[in-house]
Amino acid sequence: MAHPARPAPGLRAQRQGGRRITSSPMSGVPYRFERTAEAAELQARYGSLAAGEETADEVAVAGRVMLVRPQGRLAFATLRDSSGQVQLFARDEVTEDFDAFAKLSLGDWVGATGKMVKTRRGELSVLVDEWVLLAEALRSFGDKWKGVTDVETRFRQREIDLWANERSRYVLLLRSRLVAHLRRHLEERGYVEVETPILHAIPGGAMAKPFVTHHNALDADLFLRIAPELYLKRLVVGGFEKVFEIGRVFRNEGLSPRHNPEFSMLELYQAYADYADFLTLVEELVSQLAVELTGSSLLHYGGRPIDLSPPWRRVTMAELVSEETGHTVDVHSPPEELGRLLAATGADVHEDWGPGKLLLELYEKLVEPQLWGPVFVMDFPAEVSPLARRHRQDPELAERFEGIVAGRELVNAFSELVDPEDQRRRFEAQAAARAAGDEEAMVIDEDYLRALEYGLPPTAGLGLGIDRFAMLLTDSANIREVIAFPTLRPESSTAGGPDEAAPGGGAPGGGVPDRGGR
RNA sequence: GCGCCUCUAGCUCAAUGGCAGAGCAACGGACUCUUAAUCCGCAGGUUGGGGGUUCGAAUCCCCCGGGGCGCACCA
Repeated sequence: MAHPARPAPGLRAQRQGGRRITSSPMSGVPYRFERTAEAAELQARYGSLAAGEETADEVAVAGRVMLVRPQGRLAFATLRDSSGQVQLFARDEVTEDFDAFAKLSLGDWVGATGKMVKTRRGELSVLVDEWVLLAEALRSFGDKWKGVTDVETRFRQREIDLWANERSRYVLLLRSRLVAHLRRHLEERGYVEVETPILHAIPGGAMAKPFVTHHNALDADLFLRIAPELYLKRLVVGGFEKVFEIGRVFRNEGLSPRHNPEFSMLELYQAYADYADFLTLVEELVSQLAVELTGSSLLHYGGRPIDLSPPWRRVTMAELVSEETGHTVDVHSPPEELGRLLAATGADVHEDWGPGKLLLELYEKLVEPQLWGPVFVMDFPAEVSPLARRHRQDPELAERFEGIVAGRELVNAFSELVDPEDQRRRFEAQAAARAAGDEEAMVIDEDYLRALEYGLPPTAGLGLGIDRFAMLLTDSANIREVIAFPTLRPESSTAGGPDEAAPGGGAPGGGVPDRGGR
């Protein structure tokens, strides 16, 4: 932390007089506190007491002091714990060390024991007999009315954001519950959770630029994974018929309100299933989770309603593009025509793009920004889906869909490509693109090809962006809201800033659902 | 990477070329039912950093740094 010899800026003056804490801020603080009740529980249990009514029930509560109202030989303090708030009521003739209690500051942590009472003014309170300081807030936090609103401070010092802002606590708690509920649903449906490597010798499973790191003993560069996809399918080859992983992936790309360099995704694979099976799975999971976590499948995102209840609209990419351009086109249309239509939008057209890529570009340029959903966009071109199985009715298409919810791609799923020879050809096409300068094109993964040669049964796979799902459920416009410690540029120690040089920016990450592969 | 906006006390904000201020918290004090308690007092600043213009710069100009949004990148 900070250098002990140099007082950090913002530290409030050392407390004196009646304080238990003098020279060393944390001396005298106990190692544990035996709490017997939480605030919400007390509010529920004693909320019906009449004003002025006193009980003989002793409780022990602990939490952080949010407000203090000293009143001569009385003092009131608002105590908050993770469940809610309850008032502490101190009286000179009842409360030990009353003078020190009356000098508590906002942010101090205390444990207190006493009887449950309701004050004359009707506020449920713990009439404190004994209390103990559990931590002293040497730094004062934000305005007690306005809290902390500065976006940079909120994300760099999440602890004071969470301390000051109810909504931030709500959002991160909902995210936690989202992941827990998702796990429970999947386990109930017979899926097995696994963990696959984050350090990859070859980044695969998606089209994205990776982060590079280095293993000293092996003297080898390794990559932080851009997707767990290939390892998960190798587990299916090994006999795990229904597997999933919820974990962090890392993509070396720009930041935006919708992109954090590290983000969380669910990937799920099921043997003997195809992509159509996942249409209903996605509809059910997403709408059920919305109901469980928000109370309704009808949400509002950015003020605009979205109804997640099944069934969702299903429409092919070719249909959408045809509708939008007024020309009936599909993946078999002459590339010149597709290129003309794309050029008409003002987009760059690369000569080496095939009809599949051109169709995808048209979709992304013209259609996707208008979609609100929920809608399943079906049947992506095989050319842009190197890990997806060709459509059973059209080899130029892949059995792949994306689920668009609130204008964002939330899920990406396909029938998995199981043919090792076709997979090798697709990898080779990717390698060619890579050689031509496409840094995001895939690399040939011989380990994966060998696994396919041992036999991957018909399998469906699915990727879902956890962070974007959390944004949807919490009506958050910025992905950073749903990430406890979003990636920020490290502060320079010489530059001015809100505080001393913080050791670094962020850690955890966010939620782009998918790219390319999944 | 580019463009626009932004950075003033711990926090929330004023001061638009003329003495850097307020509220909150913090610190000291008064007060036996408060609810953002109230009242009295006391402190608190390299105006993100550096340079320039000017008699005079928080304010105008340049460079650098952080952040936000948009674009690009990315799906």
